[in-house]
Amino acid sequence: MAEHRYDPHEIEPRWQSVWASERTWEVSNERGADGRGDGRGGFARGGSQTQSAYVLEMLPYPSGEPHIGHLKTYSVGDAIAHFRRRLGSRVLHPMGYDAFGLPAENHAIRTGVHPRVSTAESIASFQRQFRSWGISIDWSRELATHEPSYYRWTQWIFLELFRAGLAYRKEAAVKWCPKDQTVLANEQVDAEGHCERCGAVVEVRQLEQWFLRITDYAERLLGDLDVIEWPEHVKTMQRNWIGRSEGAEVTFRCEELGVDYPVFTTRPDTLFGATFFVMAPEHPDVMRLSRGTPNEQAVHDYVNHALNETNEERGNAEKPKTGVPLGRTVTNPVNGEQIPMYVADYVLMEYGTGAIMAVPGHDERDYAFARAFQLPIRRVIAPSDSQATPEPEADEDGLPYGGDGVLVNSHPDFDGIGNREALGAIVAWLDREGKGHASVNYRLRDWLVSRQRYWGCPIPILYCERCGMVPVPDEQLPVELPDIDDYTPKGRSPLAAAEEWVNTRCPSCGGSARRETDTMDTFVDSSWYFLRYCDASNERAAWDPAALREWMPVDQYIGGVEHAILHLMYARFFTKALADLGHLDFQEPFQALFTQGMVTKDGSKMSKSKGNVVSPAAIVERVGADTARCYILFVGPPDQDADWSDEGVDGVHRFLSRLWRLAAETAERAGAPVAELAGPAAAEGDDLDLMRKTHWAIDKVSGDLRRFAFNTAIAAVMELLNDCSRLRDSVGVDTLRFALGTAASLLFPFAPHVCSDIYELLTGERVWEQPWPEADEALLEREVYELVCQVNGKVRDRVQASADAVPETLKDLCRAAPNVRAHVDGREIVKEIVVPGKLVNLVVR
RNA sequence: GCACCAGUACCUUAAUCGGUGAAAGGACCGGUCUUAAACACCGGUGAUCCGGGUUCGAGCCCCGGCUGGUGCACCA
Repeated sequence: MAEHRYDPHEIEPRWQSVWASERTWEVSNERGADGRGDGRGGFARGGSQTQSAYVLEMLPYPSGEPHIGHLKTYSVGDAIAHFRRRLGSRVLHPMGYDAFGLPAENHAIRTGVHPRVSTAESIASFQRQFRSWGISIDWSRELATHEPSYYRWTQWIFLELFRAGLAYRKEAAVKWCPKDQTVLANEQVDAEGHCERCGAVVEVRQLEQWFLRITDYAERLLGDLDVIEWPEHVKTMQRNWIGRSEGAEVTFRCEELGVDYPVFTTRPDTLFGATFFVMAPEHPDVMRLSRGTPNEQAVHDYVNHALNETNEERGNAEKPKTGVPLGRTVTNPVNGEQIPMYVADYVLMEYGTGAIMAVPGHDERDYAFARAFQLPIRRVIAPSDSQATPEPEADEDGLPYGGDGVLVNSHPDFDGIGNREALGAIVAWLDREGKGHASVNYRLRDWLVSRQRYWGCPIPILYCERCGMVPVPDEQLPVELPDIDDYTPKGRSPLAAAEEWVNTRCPSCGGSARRETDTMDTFVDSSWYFLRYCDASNERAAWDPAALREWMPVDQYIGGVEHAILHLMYARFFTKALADLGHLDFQEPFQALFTQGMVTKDGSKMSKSKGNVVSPAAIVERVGADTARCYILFVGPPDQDADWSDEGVDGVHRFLSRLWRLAAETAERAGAPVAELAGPAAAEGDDLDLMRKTHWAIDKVSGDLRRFAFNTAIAAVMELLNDCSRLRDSVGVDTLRFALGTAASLLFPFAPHVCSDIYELLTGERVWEQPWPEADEALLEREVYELVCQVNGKVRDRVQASADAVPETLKDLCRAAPNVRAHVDGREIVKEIVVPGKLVNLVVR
């Protein structure tokens, strides 16, 4: 027999060139009339494809080379795409690049190489590697966000939002990264106040910037989380980020200045316990209120100090409370009390109205402040049951008390009423008196999208001396990004130096005008790319609505959990806004989401500084793409983190090697390939066992693929191969051919090259054109099985039982088993438990 | 501090409705093949975090604890 050696470096390029030259994975937007769907697409002899599926992995940012995380994402996505194709769907599985962004620009500053050049190199390297991995991509729809043909439509969407009032300029206290020299969105600053990209501590600056009105969509972004199939922890993160709270807006009046100050509170039931009033240092009225009072200088100093604090210093709840009295009072609307006003940094300008009513008896923070400044602390809610647990820092009176109870020390109309009930009554009263109303508040803020950087999509707005702010007319789009010489950030956009580009004519009056020089946050580019794939080469519109009807929404989206808030929230917002503008007829872009875990090495995140980076290119070079892909899916559940191990890779490589070799030998033994893949009609003995194992594997892999349990699916094929090896000489060649062909068919979504090869060797056919195999129910059930005989829950014997035996028969079989009799003899059977197909348990005394 | 998730062999994972003597791969050890080794094949060692409870029967359900991970955390 000839020597058979598994050689992925011969097999893989051979199949890749078949898929490339036949354009196997391309799909058109119209379902073909020839009964094969598209006429070309990857599937299914004879079957008409009535379903469409859109499988999408998150848009990669092309920087240098793909890393191991990309390999995992696309291994998962490709497995899903292949599975759905072979279940009978036309599958859209496209690829593109998130090509604008800071790393390319920073690289340009260091080296002088234009970002367009370094980006093109990175994209070429990504394309090369994705092809070498054998990912089934429809390359005809490839896009990159930095190409004018793409960002022309990013600009169009921006203008649509602008015309609808959803894009606007305002001056606000914004986050500024001193290292990257640009403003950032709230979402791009972590909990400790660091820049998400470079890690520098961000500052707060008062600047005029472009915002998108995502807050208008807070309620819908929250509510529609209930209708999408996303991992619960991602939904929880979005819910937390949106941060909805119900309560009331209550107006406190400063009589001395005749100004009303509304505050937001979730606890209007504690209004009678408000003993002071606090404003954020950034509140615009703080200086005005203190002017002319003895505290003016102290307030001034305090505010200056507070504004210079970092988020990290200021956000620390453990820190002692600080503040300064403003020297004014406001009136508590429910009881007319004059209560003192303070400025304190524990109140945030960004949330609510930037001012709060302080109820030290029932709020820990207000309590801490009141103790520090010797302010009155009043109990207005008494626990209704005596076992109520006091707060950790509670004093001898049990204050602050955050639980429920009945109102006390409030008002004769409310005292004695349960606080939840009183809450509604007090809000109703405020409403009647015109002093407040029920209100809902969100933590979510509007999305700051302008950036003072070069390598991004220009904002298509002009500033005309006569007409003011003017959108660039659609027919003049795209506003192309000009070439410049100096990318160095100087606190304003590098584009401002491109005088020829900046100075232009106003489209409405013809007078001189200047272009907006800020560029867009790159998250804008990636908030709509999934729409463009549906109609990627359309030059007249961003998309044809018919194309979206065919594919959107994305059936299965795949990516890292690090985008749980940023990208996934922005894309949902764009979808809803574009739907409101009549451009889409669906509300959610990603019907189902799968978030894959990180790949670590030696237990920690791969990074250049740690020197523990595993390069996908090196792995593919060593063992081939099929092994790399199978290993990364086999190493553990794909939604969990997985630690890379070179020994584990070798194990998987041996598995593929054994599979291919045994298949090649079997093909040789079987003679010419036979298209029909079926085992013997009436098998018995070892043949029957292997037939059973094969159908068990079909059932197991199909179920596992449906629930993304790729690791166990691969393990099931390993088990099947083990049985094939064990029984190779004792079963007929047909049986072996069927088992191995089926193994290749089942493993194809994970290891497409070697499985295509094996399937062709055995059948002469193309595995991707075959429908997914179906398990024969009759072979999943056994007509005879081993019945476990227990006495008092302990296994004492086993006997052969027939599958259709009734419980009475099973009991008799068990009682008759020799070793059972030894344990039962002379004792009384008090209970008999029968689990048909499994066991009988005799309980004796 | 709060919430969620997880703890199974030396490692990474499996065990579908609570049902056999807990499965796969790697690692390790031995055997066959080989001049020898690698590969391959055959065989082997070895585990349910701790303490209670429910049950005829618990890795799985309940209570408490321990350890690790993730998210949130001065948001009124």
